[in-house]
Amino acid sequence: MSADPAVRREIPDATVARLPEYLRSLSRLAEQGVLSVSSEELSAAVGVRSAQLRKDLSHLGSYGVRGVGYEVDTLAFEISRALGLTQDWPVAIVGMGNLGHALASYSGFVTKGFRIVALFDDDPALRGETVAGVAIQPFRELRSRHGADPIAIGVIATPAAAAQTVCDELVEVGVRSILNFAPAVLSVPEDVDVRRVDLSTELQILAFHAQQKALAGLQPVGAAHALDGCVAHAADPEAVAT
Amino acid sequence: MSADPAVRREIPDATVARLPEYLRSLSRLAEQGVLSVSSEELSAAVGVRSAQLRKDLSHLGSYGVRGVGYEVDTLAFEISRALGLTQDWPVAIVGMGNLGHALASYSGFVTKGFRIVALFDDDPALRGETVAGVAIQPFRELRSRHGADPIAIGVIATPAAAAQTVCDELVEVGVRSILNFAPAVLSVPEDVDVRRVDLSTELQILAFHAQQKALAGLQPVGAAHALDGCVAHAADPEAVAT
DNA sequence: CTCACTTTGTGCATAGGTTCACAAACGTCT
DNA sequence: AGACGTTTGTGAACCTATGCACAAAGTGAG
Repeated sequence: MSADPAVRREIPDATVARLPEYLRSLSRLAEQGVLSVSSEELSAAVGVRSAQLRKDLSHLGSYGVRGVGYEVDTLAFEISRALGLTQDWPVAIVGMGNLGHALASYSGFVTKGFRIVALFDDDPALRGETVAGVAIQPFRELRSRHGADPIAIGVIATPAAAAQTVCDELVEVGVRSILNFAPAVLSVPEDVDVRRVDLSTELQILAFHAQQKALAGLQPVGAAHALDGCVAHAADPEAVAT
Repeated sequence: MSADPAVRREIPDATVARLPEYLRSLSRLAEQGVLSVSSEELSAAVGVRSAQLRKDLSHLGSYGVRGVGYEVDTLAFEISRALGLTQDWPVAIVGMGNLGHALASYSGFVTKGFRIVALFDDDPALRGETVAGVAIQPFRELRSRHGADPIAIGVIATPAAAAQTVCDELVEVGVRSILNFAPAVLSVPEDVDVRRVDLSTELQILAFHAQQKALAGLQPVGAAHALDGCVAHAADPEAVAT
């Protein structure tokens, strides 16, 4: 059954994660009036190897022309289609604190296929407020709102303590794609897709690499002064002796 | 030189990316007064396999006791140390729009090792405003501010158009770790570490998987009604015929 | 002390991802 | 028309990551 050619050919996760970058670069090229691009040029703009780009694109089909390159418009459309951006995705944001406000007014939301249909927050202070043309409602309105215009993607921007409850309710009304900004691991049925974005995790990964650079003094050339001001005190000289 | 045992043993990137999750779960356990935890319990809380957890932890050293498990405090400290959280990381945020405000007041920042030392924005309307106890300054103050209290990590929360310029200036004053929220690929010297967090990319990845689920009707059991309200209209029936 | 039981740490097999290198396919120029 | 230079698409090799399964190392009871 998985060999059935009628089922869309499988695209590796690593490739899917890069497609949005390709699409963004292509959109910029299109704005600049560029009609055609080679894998070498596009990969340089995105910061990957050209072979990787070609292999990634080969998973979508053969949309390049040998000896020439890729037509910008065509490729952008095909990536959009593969990602599912040619259809409309109704999005709801739960939790309208600082982050929720930032997300709701983020322009990246509206650009491609995503449409904010509902904003939820139980804080009475936010009652009646409108962000980006959408009114903030109490979360208990989820069911009625959902019936009117089904939510495809739920964004959780609440404190960690509320995240699981909110998630359960979203799943209950049929939302199967969730983007979670709360620092909590959500448990969901296996047919629900959760992606987590965590600021603190990213910072910690940066800190790790910064420490590695500081421990082994492996700055290439002429970068010694940069290290100076960056990490002044060596961390735990006993580490070597265990 | 890389075989020198004095240099901290190499930890795979995939492992580093999971360490913050382990640390978060351990912190919660510590708050609950739990003293000891097995790889089975901890891995369940984080959502990975127990073998994966054990292998990840083995990269840090042998901090478990066979037949017993891991002491929560000890393990939390060792992970913190491996990640570099036992030292202090001065952070600056550039761009104090909605997102910048959200980041500055995000509690995850202060919890572990990270300390906001400067907020920058050139918008005159923000002049004099204070967020989380730190005053917003014009970006040109970067150099003087940096001299006083060196910045280790720079967070870019500006529009995409300004990101590269801001990045160049940060690198110029010696910042070698950058967290970029702008939808732009930054070019930096190779000794500078950039991590990008992009909302729109995450949404697009979710959209892809949602579309996949809709195309192949592969909901496991009894989940048919959930699909109902989620994605109503089939996408592009011609795709099969190509 | 010995035995039974638990849980870690790790060697090994498998799966997934990246890079190389080159044949196949296209446009162009003569 | 044919030769030439360019660029794609992909097989194969390499590298990284995951999952299994078990020996090693500990605890506790008898």
